[in-house]
Amino acid sequence: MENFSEWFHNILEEAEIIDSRYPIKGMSVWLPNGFKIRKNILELLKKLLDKDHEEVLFPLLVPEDELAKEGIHVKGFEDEVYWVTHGGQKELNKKLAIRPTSETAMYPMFSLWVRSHIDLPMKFYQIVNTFRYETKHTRPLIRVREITTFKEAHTVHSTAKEADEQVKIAIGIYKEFFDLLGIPYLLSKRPVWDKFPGADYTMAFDTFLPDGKTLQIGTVHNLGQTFAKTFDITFETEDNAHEHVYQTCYGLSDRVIASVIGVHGDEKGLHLPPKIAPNQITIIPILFKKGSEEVIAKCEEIKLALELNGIRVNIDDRDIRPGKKFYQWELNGSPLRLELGPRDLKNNKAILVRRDNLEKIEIDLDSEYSEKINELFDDIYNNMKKTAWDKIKDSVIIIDNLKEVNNVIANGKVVSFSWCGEEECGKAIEEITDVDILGTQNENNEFSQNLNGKKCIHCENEAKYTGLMAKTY
RNA sequence: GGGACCAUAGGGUAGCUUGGUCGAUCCUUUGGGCUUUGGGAGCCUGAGACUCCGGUUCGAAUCCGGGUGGUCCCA
Repeated sequence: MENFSEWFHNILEEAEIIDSRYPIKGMSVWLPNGFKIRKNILELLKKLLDKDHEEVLFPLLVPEDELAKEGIHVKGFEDEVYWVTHGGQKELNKKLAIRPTSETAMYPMFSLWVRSHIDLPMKFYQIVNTFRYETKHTRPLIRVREITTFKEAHTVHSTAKEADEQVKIAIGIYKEFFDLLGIPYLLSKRPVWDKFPGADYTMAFDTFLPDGKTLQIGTVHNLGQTFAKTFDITFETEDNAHEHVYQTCYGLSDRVIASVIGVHGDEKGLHLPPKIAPNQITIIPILFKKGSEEVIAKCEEIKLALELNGIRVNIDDRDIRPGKKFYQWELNGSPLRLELGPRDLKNNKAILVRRDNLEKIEIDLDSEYSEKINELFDDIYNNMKKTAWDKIKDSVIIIDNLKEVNNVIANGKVVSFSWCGEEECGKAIEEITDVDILGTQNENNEFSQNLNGKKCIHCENEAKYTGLMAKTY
């Protein structure tokens, strides 16, 4: 994978995920195969959220005055908003914004919905498309003008502590979600100058792509009472006082799908974790003129048996050479393939081939092969996950001199440094190195350094955090 | 925000400098037919393109201006 951009662009087309030739900049068409992957990913996500969130659906349009209410927030988005200005030939009295995100659509309604402490907490989410007029060059799934898959959750709480707690809960949900996809991540608290417009603080997940750049794949914001005050969301406490609520919001987008493709993909093409692969196992009958009916009948029988065990199966019985099918299904990321020809039929065997390492495994068709296949799925998933995590762990390089930054970045790695955490100092570091600070590690994990006695890499005051720097998308 | 480059079948390309030979090259893709099929088959026969608008010219894929779309670099 010499040139990731090129590889990524090709794979989207060859594996029929999206068609990026739609004639509007930054907008693409989801193709059936891509749509199935998207659907499977969303199902995993919904299962996690539905435990204690309610799914809702808000309108696409936001009245101008509501959008403009929260000054800091609107400033963060004002250059990116698409506007609806006409109804037919007639100019509208009040312009309507196409949501770049839905805080300003939702919160006026929250103000009506929240009456007393009994209503709280409220936890909603929706999965919608949003629009942002990106001026930088767009990239399919990564920087788009229509975010087709924007999962945004919004929660409302009666105390700051509970909102803070919700941030941790949301982080936990996202970790679980990324784990299901086998996607490794760096979890950082974003620097204050890079937080969500209007938030108290922002926690963000970044993954690591083969070209050495990090990709933000999820964010969790503690909104404090900023929006509550702007949109007058108050509740009556147990002792009849009226107070503003505390809020959080957290989101994921198409970028999750981009990261599944980018993180797991290889020279052979797409490589999908079994949980989300549209075809978990592809059966390829080896057909000769003689005896092809028997072979296909056996394949159908196996398909049925596997489907009864909840496995997604397809049979490729096209009249082309088997070798071509092997290449195509490897390109499409099908985790396992099953080959069955007349020779196997006679011995009552079949050959399984793993997409991750191309290992061939003979199975006895009289045995409980569904079990064996499910075990292989687990093994493939674990292998993919481990490979991806090993790579990101190897890519975070601890430095103790700012001069090393550009060297590390040029080698396609992520920089870990000790930092005082001060804004002035951080901005100076970004200025000197011309590299973005992702943020700080706020919990003990494999990416936090032991800071005992360490000094900030720039100002030499006491180091309070492990900071990360990377070339970003 | 500033700049550079690019646009030819579904995908990738040659042709453009020096306008006419282009009725546009090659690979891939693709319809039909026959022989085939255990890692990208072969033969026969078809299909498919000069980004859009305007200009220069006897004549534009080729030159000029603009739109749209794409790629990359810098802030």
